[in-house]
Amino acid sequence: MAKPNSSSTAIKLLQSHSLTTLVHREIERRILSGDMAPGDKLNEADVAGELNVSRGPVREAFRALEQAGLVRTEKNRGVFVREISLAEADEIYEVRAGLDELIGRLAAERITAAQVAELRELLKKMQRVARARSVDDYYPLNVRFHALLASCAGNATLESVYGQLVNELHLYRRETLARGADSFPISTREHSEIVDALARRDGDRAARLLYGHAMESRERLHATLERAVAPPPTRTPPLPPQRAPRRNRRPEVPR
Amino acid sequence: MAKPNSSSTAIKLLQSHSLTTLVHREIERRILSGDMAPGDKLNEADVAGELNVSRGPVREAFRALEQAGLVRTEKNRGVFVREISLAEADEIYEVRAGLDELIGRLAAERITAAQVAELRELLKKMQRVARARSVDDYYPLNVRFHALLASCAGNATLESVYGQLVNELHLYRRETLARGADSFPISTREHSEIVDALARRDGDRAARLLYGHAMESRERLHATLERAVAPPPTRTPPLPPQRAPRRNRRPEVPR
DNA sequence: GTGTTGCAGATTGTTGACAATCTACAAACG
DNA sequence: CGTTTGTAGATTGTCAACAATCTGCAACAC
Repeated sequence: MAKPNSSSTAIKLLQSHSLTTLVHREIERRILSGDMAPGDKLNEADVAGELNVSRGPVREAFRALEQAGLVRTEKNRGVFVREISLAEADEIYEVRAGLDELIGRLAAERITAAQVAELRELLKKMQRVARARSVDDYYPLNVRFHALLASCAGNATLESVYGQLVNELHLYRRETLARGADSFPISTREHSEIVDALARRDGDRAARLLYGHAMESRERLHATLERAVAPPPTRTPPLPPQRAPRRNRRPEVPR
Repeated sequence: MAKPNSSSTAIKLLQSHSLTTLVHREIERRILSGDMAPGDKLNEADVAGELNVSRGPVREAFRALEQAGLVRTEKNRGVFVREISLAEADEIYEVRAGLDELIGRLAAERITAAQVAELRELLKKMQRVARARSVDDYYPLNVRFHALLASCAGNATLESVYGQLVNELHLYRRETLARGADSFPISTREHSEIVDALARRDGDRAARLLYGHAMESRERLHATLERAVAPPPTRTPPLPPQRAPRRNRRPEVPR
C-alpha cells in the first residue's frame, strides 16, 4: 500500500547490507585509516569476535579484500595486510599516471560549471593549508582533489579503477611512511593550472599536466626513498622469510 | 633432507590451492567460456553439488568474483552473471583505450627482440585466419595479441588491470552477441603498424595507434549495435524487473 | 651443545545444520 | 473476475562443530 515503487533509499541500504559487506567495509576502513599496518596479520576468530559475528562472513570479506588488493592470503597461515614493495608502488604510479591523463582528456569534455566551482573551492582550502605547511592536513585534501577530478570524467568504471589504485598507493604510504610523494604542497600551482585547463576545455593540456603531475609524484617518491636509504629502512626489523606470491588476477584467454 | 630450499613449484601449487580458489577459477572459466550467459543465476547448492564441495567455499568464491566484476549479488536472491549495459561497455572501452595508449608508450621503451618476434609470429597467424574470413577463429587471436602487448609494457599491475577490463568486455560480447567490435579482421594492417612502431621504439606513434585502435573498436561496437536496433534485441525476451545496482568499489578517502 | 623428533596448542579449511528471507501458488475476499 | 492474503517450498545468510595444517617448545639422540 501507500507508495509501492518509491524505491526508498533507506530500504535499499538494509537490503544490500549483509554481514559480509559490513565486515568488508570495516576491515577496509581499518586498513586505510592506518589502524592496521601493512604486514599485520588478520586473525579470523579475533575479527569475528570483535564484530560479534561468526567466522563465515569474515572469511567471505577476506576473499573480497584479497581481490581488491588490500590483503594477501597464505593458505593455512592466514591473511595479512598487503605490503607493497617499491617496485610495485612504481608500477601503480605508472598506471595512475596513464589514467590521470585519460581523466584530463575526458573531464575537459564533460566537466560542468558546478564541478569547476567545487574544484576551485577545494583548491582555495588546499592553498590555505599549504601556506600553513601542515602536511598531514594537506594529504587528504590532495586525495579528495584527485578523486573529484576522477568523477568529473563522467566514467564510473574509470573512477572505480582509479580509486582502487589510489587505495593501494595509500597502503604503500602507510607502509613506508614515505610521506613525500603526495604530501608536500609543492603542486598548488600545478593544480590550479589543471583546473584552468579543464575550465577552458583544453583537454590536451589538462591531460599533459595531469600525466606530468602524476609522474612527478613518482619521482618525488624515489627521491624521498633514496634520501632515506642510509637511515634505517623505516621499520620492519626482523622481516619474515618473505615468501609472498604475486597477486592473483590473471587475464585468461577464453575458449 | 635432500633439497631443503628448492621451492619445488609443485609444492607451491598445492600450497595455494584451497577449495575456494579452485571453485573461483572454475566459475570464472564457465563464465568466460560462455557456458553461462550474462543474467544466469548461480545457485550455491547446485554449484557446490557439481563440484563436490560444501557451500562455504562457493560463497567465498562468489565474493571474489563479485569484486572482480564478473557477477552481481542481490541479497537473499542470489548471484547472477553480470550483465553489462551498452553504457558500461562504452565506459570500459574508454578506459581500455587509455590503458592501451599507456601500454604503447611503455612497451616501446621496454620491449625485447624476442617479444617483437613473438608478436610478428602471432600477426602472421592472424593474417592467415583473416584471409580465411573465419571470424570465430580471429577473435581469440586478437585477444591474445593484445594480452601479449600488455605484457610487453613490463608492468604487472597494468597487465592485471587491463586483463580485468578485457574480461568484462568479453562478458559484454557474450551478452549481446555483438561480434563486430573486436572480431572482424579489419585491423590487421593497424596491428602491423603497431608492432613496427614498437620495434622502432617510437613510443608516441605506438601510443597514438593503440589509442585510436581501441577507440575504433568502440565505434564499431556502436555501429553494430545501431544496425541491430530494428531487429529483435539479440535475446532476453521477458527481461526481469532490472533492479540491478551499480558496482560496489568505492574510492573512500582515509582519515 | 647442536640438531632432530614428537607432541600440544592454536589457527585455518571445510562441513552440515539452523534461521531468515524470498517466490510462487492457492485460497479467501471484495 | 481481479485483488489480497496466507502458506509451503526453495534459497540464501549465519553459525557452530569438526578436520587438517601449522607453530613453538620440549624431550631426546648424537
